[in-house]
Amino acid sequence: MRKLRRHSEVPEATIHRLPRYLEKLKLLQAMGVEDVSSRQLAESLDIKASQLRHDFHYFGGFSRPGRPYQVGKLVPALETIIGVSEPQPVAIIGAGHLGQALANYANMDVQGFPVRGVFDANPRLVGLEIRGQPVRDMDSLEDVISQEGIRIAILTVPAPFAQAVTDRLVKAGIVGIVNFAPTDLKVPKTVAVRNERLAVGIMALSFKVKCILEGDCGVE
Amino acid sequence: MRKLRRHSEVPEATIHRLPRYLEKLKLLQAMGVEDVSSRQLAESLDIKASQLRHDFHYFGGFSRPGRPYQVGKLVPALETIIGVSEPQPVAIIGAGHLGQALANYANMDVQGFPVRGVFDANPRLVGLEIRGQPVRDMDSLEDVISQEGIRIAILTVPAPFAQAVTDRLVKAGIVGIVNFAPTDLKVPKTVAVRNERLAVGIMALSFKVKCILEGDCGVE
DNA sequence: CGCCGCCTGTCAACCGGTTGACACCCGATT
DNA sequence: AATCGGGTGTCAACCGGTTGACAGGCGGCG
Repeated sequence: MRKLRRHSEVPEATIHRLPRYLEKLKLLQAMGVEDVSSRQLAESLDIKASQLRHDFHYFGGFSRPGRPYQVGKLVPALETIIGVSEPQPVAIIGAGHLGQALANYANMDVQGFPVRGVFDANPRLVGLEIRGQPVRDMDSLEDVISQEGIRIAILTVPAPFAQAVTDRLVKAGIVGIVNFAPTDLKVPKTVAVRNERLAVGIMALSFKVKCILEGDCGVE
Repeated sequence: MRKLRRHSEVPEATIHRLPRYLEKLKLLQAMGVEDVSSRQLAESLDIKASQLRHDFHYFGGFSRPGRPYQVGKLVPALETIIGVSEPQPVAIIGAGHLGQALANYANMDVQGFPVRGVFDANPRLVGLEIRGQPVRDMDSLEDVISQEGIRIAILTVPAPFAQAVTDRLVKAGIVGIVNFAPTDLKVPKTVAVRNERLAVGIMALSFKVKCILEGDCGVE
C-alpha cells in the first residue's frame, strides 16, 4: 500500500466487497496459490474485473504493475484495511438461538473476531457453556467490556430490549454494533451500527419469486 | 393500485425497502393509526419522503392525491406486491443453531412465511421438535416440498453441502433460496437466490470502527 | 364561496457506482 | 534485442438511484 486515502472516501459498496475479497484470497492462500490476476479473482466472485481493480485502486498499489496480484501480500493488506490484522474481540448480547448460532456458525475466531463475552438476562441461560464461554449475567456487561477491551458488540436480544441494551453498550465504550433486532437504534455519531434484518431478506426474495412464477421478470 | 408496471422495472433498492414499509405500516395499523403522510412514514424509517413517494409511484396510486395514505389500504397492497398476501410456506434445510434460530426468532408465521418443514442430515437432530415441527430426515425432502407446495427454502447447512442440497432443491421445484452458507450457489436462471452472509456484516462494521477509532471518517 | 394549508404524483437534475477502454509495464520467448 | 501475451493503474462515459422542486388535488375554515 503506497498512498492510503482517507477511509471516508471509500464508497460503501466497495467496503461491502472487501470482506468477500479477503475470504476468497484466504481460501486461495490455503490452497497454496501465490499469484492471482484480477480476472481470475473477479470471475470466481462473479463480478467484473474492472470493478475489482477499481476497488483496489482506492488503497494504492497492491502489485507492481504488469504483474498479477500476490496473494501473500494482498491478504495482510486487506486485513489491515478491514481492521482485522489483529483479533477484534466481540461480545454477543442475547444468548438465544441466534446468539448461539453466531458464536458457533460463522466460527468467529477464524474470521478474526473471537467471542469474549456472551450475555443474557434470562437466569436460566446464565452459566450455560457455549464453546467454552460461559453465558454471563447482564450485570457484568460493563466490567467485561472494559476488561477485555471489547469494541464491537453483536445484538441478538428481542426488539423491545434493544434500545436499552444499546444505551448501556454505548456508555460502556462500544464503538460498533451489529444489530439483529428488527428496530432502528439511536446512537451517537461516534458509534457505527449495522442492521442485519433477517426478515427483509426473505421478503425481498418473495418478491422475486412472485415475479418468476408470474413470468413477470423480463426473463420472458 | 391502478397501473402495476412489470416487476422487472422496479429497482433492486426499492424492493429492499418494501419490507420495511410493510413492517412499519403493520405496526401503525396495530396502533390503530388510519392515515399516514409520506413525511411521517419516511421520517420514522429514516429516509427521505420524496424517496418513499417515488418508491410507491412504481406501483401506481395508493391514495387519492391530496390526501394522506390510508394504512388500511396500503398494508394489503404491499402484501400483494411482496407476495405475502397469502402465506408462503417455507422449508428450512439445516436444523443447527441458525436454522432453529430462524424458525423461532423472526417468528416467520407472523411475517407470512410459516415453516412447513425442517430438515437435517444429522440423525441425532432428526425427530427433535422445534415449535411443534419435527426435524425431518433429508430423505423426505422432495416429498414434503411437493406435498406442502413449498416454493421457498432457507439454507442453513455447512458450506461444503450447500451446492449439493441446492441441486436437490431446484429439482424438487423450489423457486427461491435464502442462502446462509458462505458459498455462491449455482442455480438456473429461473431460481432466485439471496445470499445472507453473516460474516460480511461484521467485517464491514469493523472497517467503520477502525475508521472511527482513527478519526479518519470525515466526521472529524 | 374562496382561500389556505397540507398532501400526493411526477419530473428533471444530480450523484455515486459500475463498466469499458486504453496506456503502460513486465517477463518469456524467439 | 525485439516482440508478444498478459497484466495492472487510470480515466471517462454511462447508468441506476436519490433528491429537490413543483404542479395540482383535497378538505377545513373564515
